[in-house]
Amino acid sequence: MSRYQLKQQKESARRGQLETAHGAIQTPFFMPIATKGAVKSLSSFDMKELGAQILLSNTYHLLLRPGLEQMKALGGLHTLMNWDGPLLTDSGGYQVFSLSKMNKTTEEGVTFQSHIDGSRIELTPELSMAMQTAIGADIVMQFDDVAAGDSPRARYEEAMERSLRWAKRCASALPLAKGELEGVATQQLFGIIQGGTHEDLRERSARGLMDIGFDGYAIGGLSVGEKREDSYRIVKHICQILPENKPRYFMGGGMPEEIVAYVQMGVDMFDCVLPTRNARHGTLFAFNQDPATIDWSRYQDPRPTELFYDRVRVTNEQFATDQSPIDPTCTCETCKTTSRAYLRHLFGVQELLAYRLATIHNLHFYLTLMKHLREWIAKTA
RNA sequence: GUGCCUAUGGUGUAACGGUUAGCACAUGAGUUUGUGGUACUCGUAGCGAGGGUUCGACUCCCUCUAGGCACC
Repeated sequence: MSRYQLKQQKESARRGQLETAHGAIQTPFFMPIATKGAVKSLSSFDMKELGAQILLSNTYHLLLRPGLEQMKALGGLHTLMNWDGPLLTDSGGYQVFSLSKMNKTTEEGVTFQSHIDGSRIELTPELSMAMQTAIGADIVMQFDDVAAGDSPRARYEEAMERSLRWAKRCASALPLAKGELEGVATQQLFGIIQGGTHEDLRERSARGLMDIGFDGYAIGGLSVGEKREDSYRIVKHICQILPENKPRYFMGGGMPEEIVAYVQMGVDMFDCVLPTRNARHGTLFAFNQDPATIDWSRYQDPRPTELFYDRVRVTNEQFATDQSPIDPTCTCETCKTTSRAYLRHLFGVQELLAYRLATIHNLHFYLTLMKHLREWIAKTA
């Protein structure tokens, strides 16, 4: 029985619905990132207002603070952050790889030094499952081993094989972890496909995970410095292998045009720090045409000749006295209330409001993009 | 009024009788892809003015100007 229901299909693009314990999500969708239990500068109320269907949070960060026992005592992240919608948690595999310089990977797991207090913690597939269960995430990710973007093939192969073995351990650990807590029996577990830019490794990874059987399949280890052509080739290849009745999740990406391309390859789920991080750095996304009438099929190549949006670097001097909003056609709170000049000023004097307004706009842009993609698939299927 | 001290990018400072005068902040442009709000890259911008010593002066000397301190 699958919780994913495929509704419409337009060539490889899919329009569907994913059931979770906290409601159904329309696919394809984008997950704003609430790493430490909050989308930076925004509240759960804000996220509802923005129409976010689901948020992503993070095992690694929450394990450091507030910690496993504290999270159990708090009754999980939904309660803690007062978010009643679906939650997905990343397993910590990627964070150990990208944040912790001092770490040691063995077959058992990864020993790393906390970037908070320097203490040593061993993160294993079992601990990751226990933590994600304590968090109460609706979708939990397997603990994986991620190879750096410029690794030799042998390293990709090692990371892929180890991720496969860890996937198996996660699958058997999750029911045990669930057993300790009431009300989390509906958690779904996703496997993560590794293998760098090598199609044969990716295929072995995907088939190995499918043999174990997961509620969904994620593509990991991309957007880590490889060429966009390679990412597209790999995603296209993987999507042809994966079962139709399970959701596909591209982890960590990407730029708007990448998401448009991946959706047309058959990907259903995305998360990325770009809208929120760029917002904090003053880079705002703005459609340069009516998104309701865009023919998205024009954006399938790694290098489209033109884009459907502009990047407004609002801190630039040219906007010092610009009274227009970031995007005159945008309906978000920021564009309805804030001029480019004011936003630039707020960044200049480092008012916290700048982060909030910019983040609201960029998330609105990404969520609006996804909405139009869903409508486009449904309309033209 | 007299004596002393100090003048280096927008701001605060460093160095040296000899190659493109260093640094920080500010400013300008860019980079951010399973989140480091505080990171990184690159750029703009300076020896107060005039004269002298010297092969060569931001550096030594004189005058002026400005600021500071002390004294009458």
